Amino acid sequence: MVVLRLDKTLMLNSNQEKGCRCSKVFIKKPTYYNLHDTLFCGQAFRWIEKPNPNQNPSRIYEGILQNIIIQVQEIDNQTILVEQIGTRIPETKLKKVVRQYLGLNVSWEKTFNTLFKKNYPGIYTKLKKYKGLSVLSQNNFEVLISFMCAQGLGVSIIRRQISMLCELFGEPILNFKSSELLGYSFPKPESLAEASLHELKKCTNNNGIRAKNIKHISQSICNSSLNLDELCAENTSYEEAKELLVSFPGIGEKIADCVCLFGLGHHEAIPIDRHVREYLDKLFELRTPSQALSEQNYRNLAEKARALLGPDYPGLSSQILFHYWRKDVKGLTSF
DNA sequence: CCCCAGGCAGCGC
DNA sequence: GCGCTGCATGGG
Repeated sequence: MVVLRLDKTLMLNSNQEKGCRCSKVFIKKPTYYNLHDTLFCGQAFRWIEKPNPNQNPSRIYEGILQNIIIQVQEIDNQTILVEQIGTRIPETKLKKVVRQYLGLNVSWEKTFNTLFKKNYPGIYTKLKKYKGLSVLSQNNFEVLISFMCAQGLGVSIIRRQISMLCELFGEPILNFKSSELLGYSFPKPESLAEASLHELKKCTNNNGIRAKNIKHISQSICNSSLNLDELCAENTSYEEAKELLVSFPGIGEKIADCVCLFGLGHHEAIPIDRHVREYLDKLFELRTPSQALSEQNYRNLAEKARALLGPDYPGLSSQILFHYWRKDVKGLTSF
């Protein structure tokens, strides 16, 4: 689902500049939703934000997609520039990777349908500022492991776990000319499957149970008892994918829904965490009887939420509400 | 010092 | 089925 549309403009730097920047792609945004929010609200854990020395106060965002390091920068309200650094790849591949990452095109009209607008005109008006936000389509294994690290801890700790996993078990990515170290790829399943629990534990906030679960599910992928590519939206229904995911230790209802939505393209998945549950209660009066969210209560609540948010892109709608609730209502800034 | 931060699983009742 | 608890650490 998306947010940003690739412009036809494709500019290639023919000369190898110092620092080895290669392909450049300009992307036109259909809306004014800003780049920072698009990347971080899209559930990308691995983006780095840094000041752009050449263009104050503009910022540069750096990320690794499919082992390609790219830099993204907001040129103006409607255009962003994607530059590829590191290992040289053809511009057609860069374009494909970026397109894939940014996801499919989703119409705003389908994100919140007419019934929602009619029933909640006040809320809908406040959500309009998020027009253009997308659910990023990220690598499924990366999403799986990242969200297994996202239990009951703050976002800063989640990010640290993921960057440590990359440093200890990922592949170094070098500048193809100078051999300068640019960063680390996300680990392959094989690396995590063979990892020693002692080493893995360092990356999982010293949590041995989490380390064991990550090793176990990585082994399951290596021995083909779990095939994430088979669970994606084109091959398998959301219900089947989720059922298999929750059968693994360390994956409950919420994490499974995150993997389904952000990694496997199942748009009907609505991950219910403490924030989503809170706004479903406070904004829409969807309540759950008990304090703990049992599996049955979770599924009942998710069904009600899907009915509320419409049949097309309830996952995206729930994310937009998630950010509206966190940022605009509660004033949280940790993104 | 206390409480919470984008959960999950195991246990007792 | 429901409630409680451990897991772990950093920051307000």
